[in-house]
Amino acid sequence: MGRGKVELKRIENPTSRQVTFSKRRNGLLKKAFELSLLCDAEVALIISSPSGKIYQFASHDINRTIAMYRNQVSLPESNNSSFRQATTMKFGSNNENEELRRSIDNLDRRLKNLAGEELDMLGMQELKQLERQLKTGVERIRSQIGRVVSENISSLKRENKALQEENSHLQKRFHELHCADHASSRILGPNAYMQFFPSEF
Amino acid sequence: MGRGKVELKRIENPTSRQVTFSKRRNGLLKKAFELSLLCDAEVALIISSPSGKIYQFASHDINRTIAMYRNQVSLPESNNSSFRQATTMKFGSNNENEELRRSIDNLDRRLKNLAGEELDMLGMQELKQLERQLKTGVERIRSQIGRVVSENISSLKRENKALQEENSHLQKRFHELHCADHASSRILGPNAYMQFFPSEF
DNA sequence: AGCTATTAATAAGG
DNA sequence: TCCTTATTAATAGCT
Repeated sequence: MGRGKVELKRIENPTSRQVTFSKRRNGLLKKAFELSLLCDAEVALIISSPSGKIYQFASHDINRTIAMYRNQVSLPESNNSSFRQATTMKFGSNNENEELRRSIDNLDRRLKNLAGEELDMLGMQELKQLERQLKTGVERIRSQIGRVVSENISSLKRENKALQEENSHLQKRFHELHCADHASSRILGPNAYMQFFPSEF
Repeated sequence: MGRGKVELKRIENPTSRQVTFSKRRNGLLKKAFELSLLCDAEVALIISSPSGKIYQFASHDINRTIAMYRNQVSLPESNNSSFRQATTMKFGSNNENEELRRSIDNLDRRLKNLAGEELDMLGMQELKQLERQLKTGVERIRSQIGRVVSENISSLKRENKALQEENSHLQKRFHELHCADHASSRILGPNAYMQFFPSEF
């Protein structure tokens, strides 16, 4: 979908590969979102750039989707060593841990609710409340996006202005040099300043 | 990209939702493949249809990609309590406590981000991602509200129907009584049945 | 990062 | 599900 069709093979030029990655990554994330929204599907997408940056989209809780996938292909949860080791709980801190776990479960449920998950238990009141919260969140994030964008714009403008100033300064100096040259041209010969700017001018 | 543009909301007609799912699923899988091939990226994509069928694409080993993702977001496997209960503790509660607290901090930050708070640290990428997630959540909650509302409506309709049936039954019985009354009106006198239905009729 | 000419995806309808 | 076609959406190549 561009000027000329593209061969389906690795793009060799690193710059255009990076550009294409950036464009198509956004396209893919967008389409994943649209599929989940339009068709009520559960989608999880993880993209890792060759340079190691990770981008993802998940319509629901990504761990749940992964668990569902693993369950279906009947692969047991990989025993990641970074995960909690088999251990025995004996004394004390039982209470504190229990409390922490309850907190986690609560937070987890709220996150899932905000993702539109596990809504069956909720009444109309809670659903409307959730909707309000989400709409507020969307609005805040949109305005943050707006702020970031306009910040970028004004920083570009500042940069631009600085460059223009530098530019006119350089032109002035160049002009001075040019005049000095003319003044000394009987001695040095015409265009002697070319030795300072051998190719650009 | 079809005859007429499509609104970005859940397709209500189940047939066209299924058709669209099938088409767009293929498109998404194709594009995921192309991204990985053209740009040398690592991509993992899991799609689950509302009916539970699972479709998947992974440019590399999917478990590796998932592990990479988990490593980057540094959330231990899952916050699901049922998973946690299977594990026990070894090195005293400090390790576990710390891990739980870290999980809580992560969840808390995510909740705040979804509420549009503490966004200053986030880049455009993360902001767009948050926006997508929130839009998905809003849509899901809206459709849940729709479901609840239409459930209420149909339960009201059921009730209505039952009442109508009871009503016609009562009318029939009333009519019988009325006839019986007429038959015995010479004894009881006209309208004597009014003692049974003092005000409604 | 913008801009368009082009190609690719897909909605609607058999 | 597959085919066709009219349209829209994505994006390749430039700047």
